[in-house]
Amino acid sequence: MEKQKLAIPKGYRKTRQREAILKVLEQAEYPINAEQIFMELRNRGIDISLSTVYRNLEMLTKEGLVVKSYMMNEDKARFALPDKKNYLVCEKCGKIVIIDNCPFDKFKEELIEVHGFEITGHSIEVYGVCPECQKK
Amino acid sequence: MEKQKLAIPKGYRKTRQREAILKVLEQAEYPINAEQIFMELRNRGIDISLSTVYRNLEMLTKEGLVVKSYMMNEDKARFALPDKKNYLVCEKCGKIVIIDNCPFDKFKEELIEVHGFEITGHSIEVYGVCPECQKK
DNA sequence: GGGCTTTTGCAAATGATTTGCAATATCAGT
DNA sequence: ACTGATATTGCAAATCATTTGCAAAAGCCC
Ligand SMILES: [Mn+2]
Ligand SMILES: [Mn+2]
Ligand SMILES: [Zn+2]
Ligand SMILES: [Zn+2]
Repeated sequence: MEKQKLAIPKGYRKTRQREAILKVLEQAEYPINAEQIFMELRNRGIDISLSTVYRNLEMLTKEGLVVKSYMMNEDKARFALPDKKNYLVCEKCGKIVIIDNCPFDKFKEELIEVHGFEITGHSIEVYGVCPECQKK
Repeated sequence: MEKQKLAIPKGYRKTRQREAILKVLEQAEYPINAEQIFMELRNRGIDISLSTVYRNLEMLTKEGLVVKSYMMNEDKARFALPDKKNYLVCEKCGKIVIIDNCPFDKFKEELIEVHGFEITGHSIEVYGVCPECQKK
């Protein structure tokens, strides 16, 4: 099956700003924060305000198109498309690497069985030292 | 081996406030935020200021005695002893259940092999609906 | 107990995120 | 294409969790 094109949810209007935010998130390699999205849009010549970025991120998150997360020692939220929500972070240089084949699915069954929860989502953050930083 | 008693790290002074914060965290069943710790201390008759709570949480986190985390749709940090850092959250009622046998360890090896990271820590948050809320 | 350093409390500052409001844009229905 | 109803935006101001400066109080080694 094809990687399906990201569409603005039913009931919401298609605006220049909204589409541009989604495009930035599609092209991002890992979760980024509101300010970064804002600046990237400015670089691309998109006229937008920071509050519009925040308002759209809130709605996209609520609709499940985007996943919000927090990184250790940062007090800003980051946002990413769902396929980039699990990652490794280097404690030394801050490098972020996406975990592609999410290990979590294999444990879903076990968690359901043990706790009786119906599971709707998860997020995994792993800290460590990247190969480059290990050499130093 | 015994569950070792939580001690204030070498080089730091033993204060009434610091010990009380640690005790609250020891007795907590899941991660709680600074304000909750503050109010619990007040309830227990401990005279303390909110900034002292924050300052101690920062130092305890830096020293690794405490783990900081963020929950979805909350903009406050939560703190817990390391054994309570992975949890399930009910999207309906907010109930939090600790994941005792952390599934992550089984994937550590695979992550190390695939990404070359030296892994120092992780945090897992799982969202879902608890058994009680499913009945409704 | 004395002296030296850390810790605390309080009030003020910070900084990310949210919100009120008036202006603008989108879109469904004509 | 035009219009009205409604959603969205920009800007400035408000929020609120967290941090910080500073002077007073406490802990610790001798
Ligand atoms: Mn996963
Ligand atoms: Mn904040
Ligand atoms: Zn690195
Ligand atoms: Zn529930």
